Amino acid sequence: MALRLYNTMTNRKEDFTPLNPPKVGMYVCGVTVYDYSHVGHARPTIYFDVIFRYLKYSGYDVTYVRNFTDIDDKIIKRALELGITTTELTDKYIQAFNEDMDSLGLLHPDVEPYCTHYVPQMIEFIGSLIEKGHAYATESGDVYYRVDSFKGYGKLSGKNLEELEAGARVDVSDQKESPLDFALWKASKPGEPKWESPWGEGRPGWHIECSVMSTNNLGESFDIHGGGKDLIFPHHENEIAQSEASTGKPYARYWIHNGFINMPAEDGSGQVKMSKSLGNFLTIRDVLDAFDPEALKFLMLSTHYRKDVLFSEDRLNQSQKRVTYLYKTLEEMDRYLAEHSADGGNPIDAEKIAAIPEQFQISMDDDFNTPRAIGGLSGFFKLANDLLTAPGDHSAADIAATLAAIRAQLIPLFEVLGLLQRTPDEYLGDMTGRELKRLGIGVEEIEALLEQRTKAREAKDWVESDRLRDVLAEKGILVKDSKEGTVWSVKP
RNA sequence: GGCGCCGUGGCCAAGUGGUAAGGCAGAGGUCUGCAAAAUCUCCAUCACCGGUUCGAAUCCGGUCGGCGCCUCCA
Repeated sequence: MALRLYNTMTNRKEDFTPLNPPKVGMYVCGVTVYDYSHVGHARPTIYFDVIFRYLKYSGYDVTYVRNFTDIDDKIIKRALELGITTTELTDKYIQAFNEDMDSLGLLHPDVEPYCTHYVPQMIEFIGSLIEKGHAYATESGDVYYRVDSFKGYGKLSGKNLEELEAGARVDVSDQKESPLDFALWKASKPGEPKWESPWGEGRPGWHIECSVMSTNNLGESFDIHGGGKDLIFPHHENEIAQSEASTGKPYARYWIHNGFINMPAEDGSGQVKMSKSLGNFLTIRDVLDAFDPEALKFLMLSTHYRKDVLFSEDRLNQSQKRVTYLYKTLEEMDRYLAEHSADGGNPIDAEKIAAIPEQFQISMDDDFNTPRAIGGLSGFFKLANDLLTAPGDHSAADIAATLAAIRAQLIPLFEVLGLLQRTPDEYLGDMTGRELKRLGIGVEEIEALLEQRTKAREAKDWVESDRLRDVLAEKGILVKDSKEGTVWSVKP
């Protein structure tokens, strides 16, 4: 069994063979920190978090690097509008980003470099490109990459130079040799952040940042480079051109690109990409105000990473319900295990349960197929519920042994997906707390109504009992009667 | 115009050669005072046309439809 992953460079699935096993170097393009991150940004962070975890689960010694782009045109513009320094702006949004990632329960990458901390290395890198004839400085103090000088240009995106040149926009005032040449260094205008360089005061271009931060942390050649599919061209294409021209060595071996988050189109037909420029975006914190982080993760992981994900409130609700189902089942399992000993019991379906990790690996080894993995794991919650509701002829010890075995198998695998790592109490408590806040109702009020209802039920006053249940239902509270008594929860 | 992706039941979504996982919604049953929750059962021939093959959702060609990139973008 071996991991196979889809490589954008070759447009097909390939066996994953790291450069220096068991070490794996992975670089993922991070965010430009000039505003709160939206759900679209959560896609790669959530997905590469799972990839990071799965590689480690598979025994690799992974170094995961994800940068912060903290110097760029948009940052400068925004800081100017707000009348603050770019550093004040980026500090704020880096902190916000980290808070969002923590809310989502994502692991921190091993290295999270800031562009502004690598400027000397970038200057050196650019210098080497100029020396080798791959770049040139202009009179205005800009430095451009000479695209014609790199014969592999276009190999990632499947474009060729002639076509690109034919379609390129003509910029008359440009000092570039070719319209395809891109900026490595931009001369700064008065008032803008700047660094000293051999070409005058300025700042680095976008593409050079990632080439430098990746190779500085992972070496000139490394294993995996990831990001959104919109970065394939020109960003990643340019990274390859810079890096391979400079080092003469292959850059990243495997290119992994995630699909977009789509929103339902306004006219009801089809979907459109969620993006800042279209204005159809929700920030991560918007979503987390209304839904549990695991609902968002579950939604994302329910679609393969290379496909676009349809994002809607309805789907979020569905995901939330599903996560709640998983935690509630876990709660029921734990309750049963607390009351029944597994001593002397034998797991029912022992072979199937023993094969859970293998099945999981088969799914994940196939280009990180999380939808299939989730589907496989979820089936065992059904099995657990089945035993809990319809024990049949099975002994309590056998059932307890089965539940214990399922639990022991499932939880570590869900950890790879970053799901189900809280206790049922924590999850259900968090859910309830947030929902009650949203519904504007307090626990005391609910309990008071329930107390009345319990009295009515004891008196077999079903009319009053049902009336009170309706009252609670209208407030969004679900009532559930059982032998052990009445419990309530927020309507999913 | 160039490059690329996609089109599976009411909705979401796996499956890439051997006769369609899973979830949501829906129908019916069990449980319940009635409900809820849970569970059981039922519910598709894979956009269309042609081809290859003993056999295709799965490979090839074409048609129609949707989307992305080619400019900042996860």
